[in-house]
Amino acid sequence: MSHTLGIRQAQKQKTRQALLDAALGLLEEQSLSSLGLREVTRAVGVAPTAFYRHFRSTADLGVALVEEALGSLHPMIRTTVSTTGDHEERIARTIELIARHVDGYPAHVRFIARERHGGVQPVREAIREQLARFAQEVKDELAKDPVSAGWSGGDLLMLAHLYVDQMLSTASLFLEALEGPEEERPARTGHVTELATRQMRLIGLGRRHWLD
Amino acid sequence: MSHTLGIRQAQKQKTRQALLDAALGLLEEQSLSSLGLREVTRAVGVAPTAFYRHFRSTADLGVALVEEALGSLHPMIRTTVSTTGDHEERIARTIELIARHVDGYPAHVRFIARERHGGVQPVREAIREQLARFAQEVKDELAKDPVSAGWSGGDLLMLAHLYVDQMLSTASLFLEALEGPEEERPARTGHVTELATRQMRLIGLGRRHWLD
DNA sequence: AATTCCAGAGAACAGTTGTTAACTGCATGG
DNA sequence: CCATGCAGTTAACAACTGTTCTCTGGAATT
Repeated sequence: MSHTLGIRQAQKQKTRQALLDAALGLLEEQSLSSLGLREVTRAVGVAPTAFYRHFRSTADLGVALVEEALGSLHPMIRTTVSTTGDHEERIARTIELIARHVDGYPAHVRFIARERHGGVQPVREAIREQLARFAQEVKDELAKDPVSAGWSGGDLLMLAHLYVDQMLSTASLFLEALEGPEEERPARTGHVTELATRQMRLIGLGRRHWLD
Repeated sequence: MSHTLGIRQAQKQKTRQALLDAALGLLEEQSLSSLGLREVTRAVGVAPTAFYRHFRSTADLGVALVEEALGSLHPMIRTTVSTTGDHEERIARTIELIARHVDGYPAHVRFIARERHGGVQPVREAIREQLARFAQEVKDELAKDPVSAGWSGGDLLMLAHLYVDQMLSTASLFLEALEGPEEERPARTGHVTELATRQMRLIGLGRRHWLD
């Protein structure tokens, strides 16, 4: 099935990716609703009208960015939640994984955090949909855990949403820790790790005593 | 000390408030980083240059909006957390209070949720500072509760931050419930209430078993 | 009553924006 | 090899932006 793209289509996808990358860079210091189409094409080095060959509008580009930032994250979520071991180990491994992801894709994380409640409705909706999928997947994994025996579906989904929100909140804190002077960065990162660990621990406790 | 403002100062404050109100309205469907100064003055019906008599820039106006939206909320927070009664009653009363606030000041809530991670740095910082104050106040109230006996200061602050984040998340969900067709609004609101209640219940459980 | 002060108006500026139309050159399929 | 398709270009448009300077009318001060 895999068909090597003609040089025509390849060049097109290359430009498209360049537009996405440039936009993501420009969005470090502004929101999507103020991102101009000309601004993006200027950063890529292409004519303004070329933009329309790839996206209907900047909102459309935003939706594509949501796909890029969250679409490829699903397998990671599943393996994270279903990892084995002691409660404490699982928490540590989850937070470590979040930290690594923020470190590897800071612009993606910033984009999601910023546009989740941002001013562009279609983008908000796309993010909401992806996060709902995450919550569903987390729920499915939680259901397999013996701790969840006797839980109702609604309760499982409620806990899954709590975890997803907590992951996003933690990611955002790690992102803030990356900004500012470099020498104090490990200290700030460590502080976030500790805070997130304790919050996860507390939620885990609530989980284990839910059916009392 | 209270000195009745002269006609001069009174008129100025009136215009200033009109600018803030107009901005808040315009921000329902965009982010602060795309809000234009002329756009705001046009909505109020004054000359563009009049803007500079009140604010240095739209970012400056944003900081003033943070003050307006969160500054007057501190007494409410204190009384909410320190309310007496059964655990379950306290949760219900807290969520009811959040729902009422979102209903009364939806534009304020939207603004805070949107700009907390938004594209304007001074505004982000102002919100972060106010939320940190909230967390500090929540911590002080939690410390008075007998349940908190034996808790370290760091653990109390960690729980306070968790509560503040949870309140904001719940407020944002209530806000989403307000949008869309009116007839299904009570159903959506009820669903949010139920979700938030169970999440608070779980956090409360974790809290009571923290020192096991 | 005369003077100062200042919120807001008005006009003009250089630069930006999104969108349209008609084009060019090159990879593609017949 | 030739005709078609289409990614990207060029030029032009009306509308918009933030900011400066100069001016004005009326409240505040003396």
